[in-house]
Amino acid sequence: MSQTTLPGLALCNNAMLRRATRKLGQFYDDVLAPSGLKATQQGLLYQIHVGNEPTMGAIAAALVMDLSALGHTLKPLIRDGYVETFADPADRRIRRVRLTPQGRTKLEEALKLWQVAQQRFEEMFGKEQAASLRAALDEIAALNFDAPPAAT
Amino acid sequence: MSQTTLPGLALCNNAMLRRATRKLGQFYDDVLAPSGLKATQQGLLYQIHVGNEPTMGAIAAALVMDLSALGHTLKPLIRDGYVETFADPADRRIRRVRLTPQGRTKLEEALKLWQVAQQRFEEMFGKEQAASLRAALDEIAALNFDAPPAAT
DNA sequence: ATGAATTATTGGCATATGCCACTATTTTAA
DNA sequence: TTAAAATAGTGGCATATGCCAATAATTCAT
Repeated sequence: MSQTTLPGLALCNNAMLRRATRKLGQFYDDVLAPSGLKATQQGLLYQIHVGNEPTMGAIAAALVMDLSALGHTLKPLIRDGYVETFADPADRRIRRVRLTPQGRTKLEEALKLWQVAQQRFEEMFGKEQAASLRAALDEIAALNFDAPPAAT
Repeated sequence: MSQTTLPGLALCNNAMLRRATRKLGQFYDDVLAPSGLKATQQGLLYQIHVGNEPTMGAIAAALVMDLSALGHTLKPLIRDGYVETFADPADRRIRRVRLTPQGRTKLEEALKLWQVAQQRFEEMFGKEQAASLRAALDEIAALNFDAPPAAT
């Protein structure tokens, strides 16, 4: 029956999503702890890594994250020397982001731990189920709430 | 194909969960905005409402939330007069929480908006799919990562 | 009964995220 | 070309969350 003693809460898609995110986040964070990175930071480093010196805006869009929030989140990573930003010579409004050599090293280190967390979770939750969950979550991230409600 | 242009990220259960949470959170927040409450606050008020003057610990457990985090989150709600805490006379270590009259009024107001968000989302995502998603999320919230990996 | 564990919270510090106002650039329309 | 409009970020302020170190109150072992 899970720990949800009380009713209602279990009906709210948003509340359930947040709750599961807290739980899973703690787990991934715990496993990643030896690297000194939080799961969010590891994910961000990875996103920067796979991007080709992506712009702030591109990262924010990919992560469905507010641009200013991304800026804030990037700060500790810049402070710790894992990431650096630089103006795009062609359009100086744009700032591109890249990993420093230490950032690449740290990411490699963290990825090993990430695999442990990822595997452990999928072992418990089910690999198939995890895959369909991710598909559903991807759908949600792609929803366009601005479009007018489907005309009946 | 959703906005995930780059690979990898889509494989991390935790990252996908966070991303979807950001997206859905923004939507519910937007719809709830007229009430002056964030979706997290509405959910918290609701949880307090359905509980029987629940203790901080009970709420934190139900929401799979750190006790201190709950304390922090409760502050603006107390400050705004929606919630109040009081020591349990039987065990004074324990603090119980309840809604104030204004809190109850505000919750009613917010619930109407919540229904709009909830319905709109389920209309777009699918009512069935939302139900199975919530079930999956409930499973995750109930996982016990401390238990040793299943012995082969 | 008493001091040693245990339990329930709070406070301080740090990251995660969002909104809004403001700045810097670039693009567009006259 | 020059001012208005659009684009990309930054900074300030506020909530969301977590960890760890107190603090307060209760329970327990001797």
